[in-house]
Amino acid sequence: MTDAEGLAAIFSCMADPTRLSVLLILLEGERCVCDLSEETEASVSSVSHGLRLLRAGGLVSRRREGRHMYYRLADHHVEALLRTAIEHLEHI
Amino acid sequence: MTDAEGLAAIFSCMADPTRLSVLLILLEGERCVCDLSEETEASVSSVSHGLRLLRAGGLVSRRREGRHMYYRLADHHVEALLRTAIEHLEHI
DNA sequence: AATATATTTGAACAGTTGAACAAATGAACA
DNA sequence: TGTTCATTTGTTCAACTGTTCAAATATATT
Repeated sequence: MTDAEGLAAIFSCMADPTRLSVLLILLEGERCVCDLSEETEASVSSVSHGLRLLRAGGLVSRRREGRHMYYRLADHHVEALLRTAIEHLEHI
Repeated sequence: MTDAEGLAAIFSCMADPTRLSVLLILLEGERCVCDLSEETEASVSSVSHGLRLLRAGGLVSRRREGRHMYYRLADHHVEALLRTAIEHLEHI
């Protein structure tokens, strides 16, 4: 996999409004799937499918707490990238 | 268009290896289509189609010089975003 | 004007992705 | 154990995307 392929794969994860909404919400802190479903107004199934992709891309991680699965941004690199993206993209 | 939709649309432009390669090359300076085609090893047509999307997304601009069309990153926000993305995504 | 080069455009096709639904799994609790 | 709730997984189908080829456009050169 070339650099461009790797980077493009990550951008693909962020190229969907539902998945990106999830990431933006996670900037505020961790959330369980049903919270994310409510806040994004997307079905639980759709959110879960999206989270799977995000997890495969290394963008989020999760922990179980009872019946709930709490997701959060994988690390500060993801957070920093999102914040930078927001800041700059507002001006594009 | 919501924030997430707008940001996702921009990420979509960067979510393709060919288009992202073009953007990464343009970090070094402006290029004509045939240069980009050679450097990315993609067909001229494919590169041109990609550039059209990038231009529609406000990520690149261009100028004509004779028969050649020179493309460059639209502004420093695009450049800064790409550099930040590279830096952080390398660690994801 | 005729030709060559650079780029753009449109159509078609193959491969990929997203949405919706149903079924399966994992955990809590009566 | 059986039930319920939260989440995940698999499947199907429609919609989207990237690539290629052929044709069109734009500019330069002779």
